Amino acid sequence: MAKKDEANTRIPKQQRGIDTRERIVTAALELFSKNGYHRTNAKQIAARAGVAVGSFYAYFKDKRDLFKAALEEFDRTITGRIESLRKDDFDARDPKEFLAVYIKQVLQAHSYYPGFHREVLRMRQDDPDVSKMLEMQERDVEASVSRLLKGWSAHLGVKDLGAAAFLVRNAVESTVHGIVYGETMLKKEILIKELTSMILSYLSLEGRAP
Amino acid sequence: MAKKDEANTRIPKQQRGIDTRERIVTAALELFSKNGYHRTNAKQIAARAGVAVGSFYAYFKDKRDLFKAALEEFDRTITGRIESLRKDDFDARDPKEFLAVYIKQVLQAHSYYPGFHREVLRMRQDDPDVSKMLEMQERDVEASVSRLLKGWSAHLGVKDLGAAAFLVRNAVESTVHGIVYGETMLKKEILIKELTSMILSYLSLEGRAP
Amino acid sequence: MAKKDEANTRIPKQQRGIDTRERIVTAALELFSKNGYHRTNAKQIAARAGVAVGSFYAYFKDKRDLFKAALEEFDRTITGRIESLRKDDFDARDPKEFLAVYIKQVLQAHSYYPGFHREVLRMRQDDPDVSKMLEMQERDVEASVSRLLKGWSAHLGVKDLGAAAFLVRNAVESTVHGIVYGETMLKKEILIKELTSMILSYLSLEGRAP
Amino acid sequence: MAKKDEANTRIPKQQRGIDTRERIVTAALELFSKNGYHRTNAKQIAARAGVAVGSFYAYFKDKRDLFKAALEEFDRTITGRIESLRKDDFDARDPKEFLAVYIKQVLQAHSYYPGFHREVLRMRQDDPDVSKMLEMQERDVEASVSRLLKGWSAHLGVKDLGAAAFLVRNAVESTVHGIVYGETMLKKEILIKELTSMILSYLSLEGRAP
DNA sequence: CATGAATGAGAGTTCATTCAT
DNA sequence: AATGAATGAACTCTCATTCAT
Repeated sequence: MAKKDEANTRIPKQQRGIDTRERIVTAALELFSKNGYHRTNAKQIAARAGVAVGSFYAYFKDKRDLFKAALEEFDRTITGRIESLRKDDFDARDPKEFLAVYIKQVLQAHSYYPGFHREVLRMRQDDPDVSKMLEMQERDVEASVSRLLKGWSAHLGVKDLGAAAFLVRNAVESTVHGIVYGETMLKKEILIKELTSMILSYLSLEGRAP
Repeated sequence: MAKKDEANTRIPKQQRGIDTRERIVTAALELFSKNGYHRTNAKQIAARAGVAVGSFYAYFKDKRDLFKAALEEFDRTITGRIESLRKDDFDARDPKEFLAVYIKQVLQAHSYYPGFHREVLRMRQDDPDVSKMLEMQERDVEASVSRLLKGWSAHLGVKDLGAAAFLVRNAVESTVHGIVYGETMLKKEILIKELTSMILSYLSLEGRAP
Repeated sequence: MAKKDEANTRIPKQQRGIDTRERIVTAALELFSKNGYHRTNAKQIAARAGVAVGSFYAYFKDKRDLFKAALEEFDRTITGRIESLRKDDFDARDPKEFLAVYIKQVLQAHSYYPGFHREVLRMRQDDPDVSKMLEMQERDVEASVSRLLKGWSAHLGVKDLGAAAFLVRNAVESTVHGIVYGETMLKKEILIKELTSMILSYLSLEGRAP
Repeated sequence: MAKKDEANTRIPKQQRGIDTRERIVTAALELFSKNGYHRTNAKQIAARAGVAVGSFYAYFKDKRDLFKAALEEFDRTITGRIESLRKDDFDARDPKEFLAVYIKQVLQAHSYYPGFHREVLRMRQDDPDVSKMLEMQERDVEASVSRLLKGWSAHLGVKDLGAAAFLVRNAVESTVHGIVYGETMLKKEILIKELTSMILSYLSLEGRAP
């Protein structure tokens, strides 16, 4: 579904090849997240993966291709970790609990190769594929959020569910980003509490001062 | 006079020099915002500014230095445009109007060399100076917002003004970012309306479903 | 294995790499000795070695590093050629013969890539490593001379063996330098004869007019 | 006698112009001796001389031309300081005293802008004019030495006066060089004493072990 | 005439990618 | 399949020299 392989890149079929490919992807994730895409070169990646530069180019068309593969791997892992978010039975949970879990998941997602997510955002403008992948994810999350909101719609004050979903996802993501990358000196706990408060009051799911 | 053998960058004394410097900064703003920092090279900048590469390095220590100069110019312009935000009489406005104006200002700020702001965010990690400048701006805006919130505090439901200010600025900025850089297909007007709604309900300044 | 992300300069593992490295060093010796360090650029070196510029930088950190490698190669060759100077059985030779051989060796040393030695002297001030290497060589030669002098000390008039060794080495070296680089129009044979005479009379090993 | 002025360089006639020229030459002497020819650029020289770069090129054809002018100035000063060496009445002095004075003069010569002499030696190969000037000086000194030796010739053991003069000058110069530029850790006084001893015994002017 | 802004060729260096072994 | 040597275009930055004001 997601494996577009270029004509000249090797599609590993034996276990050894699969391992090698994986090692390269892991090395890339490590280095890209630590030093950034531009500051990481093929030699370093190959060295860390324990292979020759040539091998690197046997498995990936070019550096960008590797980046996308790393992104895919990244997504797969993250998705695995936050799978529950999309579980149907999730709908049963009440909004407050949902938010708590959701924020925790996003925080956790950012703790797996922190820095890589940043690089992905950087790449968004340079590569249409990355842009597309990111957008898909975002729409995906928003769809989940949207679905949940719909379940609570009786109580909701919002008019446009799509916009609400975007806003919620965006607020959570950007706040977590700010926390993780140290863009503010405010306490993480306080920020999360207020963030929750903001979203809940927006969804009119929690009474404020009458 | 005898201690520093040479000043490293030219401090223009003639009108010609001042013009040249300006032309280089403008060229940089254009190219950085259009193609990004890494995809813009010294030759291109010089060519667009109509000068020789040497001149570029006469006025700026290196490419990074030019970027910072461009950022300063960018800030100066933006600040000029949204001056009113910090005007004292602003405090008198009611929250709804404030938000409307504030969002409009941020939108406008992003319309001046759109793309440059993105580059600045990218640079945040690579350059401590850029990081510092950004942080100062952010704290500045948050301080303004915080001041306003304090004026309305009687009605406010929030506990931590600082966190609230961060959340408000962050929500506005990231939403505008999403709009400007086409990260969502939702209508701008709707997003802004919902964003306003989210922030107002958070501040408990507007009743939602009774 | 995971600490140093990359070795900066290539350590050739295949014969091809060893050859290439050697070709680059040889090209450097030729060009540095012919045109001098500053008048030789990376492109020229690569061209003469028959490789691409990139290869040059794969094997050597920078131009200076190559210079040092060339110096090492130079020393190795020279040392090989004048090995006998340090042979123990050398001690047996009588002073006159020793001097004759020594001077011949220095002359010969200067005939291998004449001009390179000059460049080395130039580099002495710019690079501590070069300075160190040169000093070591000089002290080495002086030690040899000193050892010999000690063997003849019964007949010697000098008081400070170390100073004597320095003077002898220095006189020989600078005279040969003058000859090789055409700084005088005097006949080589006459100069050497007089040089020998000066040193021998200094060491009181040959009677002069009573 | 020594002033070859190129067509396009200014020949100052007014006092102001002469001063400016001198200031530039002095600045060059300072910087060349401190940082070397290649590490000194036109901007630095102009700055230190307190003039504009343009003025520098009004007085000197190019950087090399300035170097030669600096060398001339250097020689003029040195010559003035050691004038006595060439005085006729000097001939009367006895050899030992002569040597003492001579060595002192060379030492002193090296103390005036130490480092510049080194640069001159470096330039010898790159510029025929510098080469010529150096050679002239050397022949000049040798002629003086030669003249003195002739006066003592009755006692002398040397056969070729020219070669002897070269050897003496060369030994003195290279030893002083070694001392001044810290190429040996031996004590200056001891080196000079032994140097004197070597030269005197060579000239058979001082009895050694009988 | 002095000034200092402008020039641009050329230097050193890097690195994504290819290719011989 | 794997290796790592080789490639060379492209990049950043310097500086001797010229020229408009």
